[in-house]
Amino acid sequence: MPEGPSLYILKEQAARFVGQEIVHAEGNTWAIDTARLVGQPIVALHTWGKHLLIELPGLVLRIHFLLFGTYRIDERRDKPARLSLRMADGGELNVYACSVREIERTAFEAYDFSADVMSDQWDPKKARKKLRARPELLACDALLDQDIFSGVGNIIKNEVLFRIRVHPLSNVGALPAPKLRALVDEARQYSFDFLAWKKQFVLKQHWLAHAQKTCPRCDIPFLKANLGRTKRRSFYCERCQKRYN
DNA sequence: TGGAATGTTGGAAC
DNA sequence: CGTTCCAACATTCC
Repeated sequence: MPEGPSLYILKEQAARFVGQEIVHAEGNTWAIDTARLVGQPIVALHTWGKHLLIELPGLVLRIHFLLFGTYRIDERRDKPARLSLRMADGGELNVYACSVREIERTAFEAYDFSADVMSDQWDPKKARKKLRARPELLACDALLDQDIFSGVGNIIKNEVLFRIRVHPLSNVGALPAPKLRALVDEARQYSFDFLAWKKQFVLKQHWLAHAQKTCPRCDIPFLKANLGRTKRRSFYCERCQKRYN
């Protein structure tokens, strides 16, 4: 369930729990004493990229779904929950196969939401500045850098590069200014398209590049390779996506 | 059915 | 001591 827009949906779906008291907590998490959560109200829910932050009066929980994590609201899977919270209205937030940690208050306060592509505080100017400061960075690695594009994952990476017609092995520093701007703007734009499509359960059918075999623009086969420092799957068209170095 | 995948981390290695 | 690399982990789908 990873990329940022999916967390955004989770936050929306769980919004009614804000202000409610946790009446029961359990789960196979080793990092949290679940008994400590009982009796605390949820002060707020936040997302920062792929992090879900549950703010309680006494502590902040950070949930990361990694590659395989899932969640259910008001229902349960036939699997042990990593953490299960029952709320005052009888509702439940259940999370599975994810990382659950308590974070320091100072760490919570240090979250920079201007780096989150889904946030109202998203700051494209800052993102461009971070990119200009690292000219050697490859475009495919840049998009996956959570300090620059918090919430962007491998699907969004592939779709953004295809949309702006930039080769994944391009150096960020070699991109003409309008391309750099397009990279930043499309990271956010595609994330919101992703959000809308995901809500309609039609995300996959809108993929133009990710996991695709053929370029829909020029009809030649896509190349598929694990590129960059991150070595993640890239799907790209050598004809349509220009390489800048 | 084995392998790969929407991701990160901790520690080894240099 | 800083940087880089990769194994490990967790689960589902084809």
